[in-house]
Amino acid sequence: MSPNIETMLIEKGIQPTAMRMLVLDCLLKQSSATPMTELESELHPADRITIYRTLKTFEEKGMVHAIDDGSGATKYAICVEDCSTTGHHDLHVHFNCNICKQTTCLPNTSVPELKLPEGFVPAELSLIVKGVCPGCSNR
Amino acid sequence: MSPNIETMLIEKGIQPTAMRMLVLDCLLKQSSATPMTELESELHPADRITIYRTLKTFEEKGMVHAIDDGSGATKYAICVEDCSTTGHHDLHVHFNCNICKQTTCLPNTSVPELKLPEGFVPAELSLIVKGVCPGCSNR
DNA sequence: ATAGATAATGCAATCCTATTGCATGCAATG
DNA sequence: CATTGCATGCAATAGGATTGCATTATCTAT
Repeated sequence: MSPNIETMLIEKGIQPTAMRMLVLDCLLKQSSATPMTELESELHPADRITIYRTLKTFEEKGMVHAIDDGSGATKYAICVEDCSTTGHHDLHVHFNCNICKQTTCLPNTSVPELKLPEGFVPAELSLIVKGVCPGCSNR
Repeated sequence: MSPNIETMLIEKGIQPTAMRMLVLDCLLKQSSATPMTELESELHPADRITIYRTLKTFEEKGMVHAIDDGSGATKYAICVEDCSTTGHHDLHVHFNCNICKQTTCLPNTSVPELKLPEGFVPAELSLIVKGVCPGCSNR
């Protein structure tokens, strides 16, 4: 396990317990947004509820963001650097592959300006694109 | 009940049963996207499962679109006119009010062009904005 | 270092939405 | 009028999300 896992937690104001370090470590190893079930099996036999609450805590502290890609299960991904600086979280696009069902964060694809009708005050934004990811289109 | 409800169903290739006309009528009266629970109580004592399956049918036939706004319950709204013509459905923005929790379709707010990274092939797109709606910001 | 306070963990149980199986009823068709 | 197919209604289940409560670990101040 990377030695700076503990530091990462402390920097976000999260008490670095063994459990939380395990969860964070697991999340860091993922190449795409990860559902509870995945974490459950990877961290087995850790308690499901504890993982659930750990993710809640991570989310509140800005360590991860939750993505609802319509699959029915919430997925979690580590927040990229600019989350902490801007205070806005999750402003990037998420891509959900129709074939492999993986959800990938696209931090470099910024969300364009939107002109909402009079009276609508935007606060957060969620943009999910469904289609075929590079891995699946090459096969 | 509007007399053209039956026509609307037929035009979409949906057999116009009494139940389906009731559900469609109810949907037409809504000012924002409607969750199952809402339809359930409005159409009481109609069977929950039947409403559920009716909505599934409506969705398949392009009569309504389903919106997952992260509230945990899928919401349904009548497809606007351009759904049928372009073949694309649900290409408009949805606005979810943090105060009244209502989800409104914004058909006039088009989704801007996106430049995805190499290899990502987009098919569908879902854009949900959270914030405060006109009704709630005026109070 | 120790005691008390505070927070994290683990287990059980529950809520709620989504979904399927199966039997019955209705309707169009020949 | 019989047949066939779809719609409906009821029951049951699956699965994710969430809370209560008792136990354990961790932190803080002395």
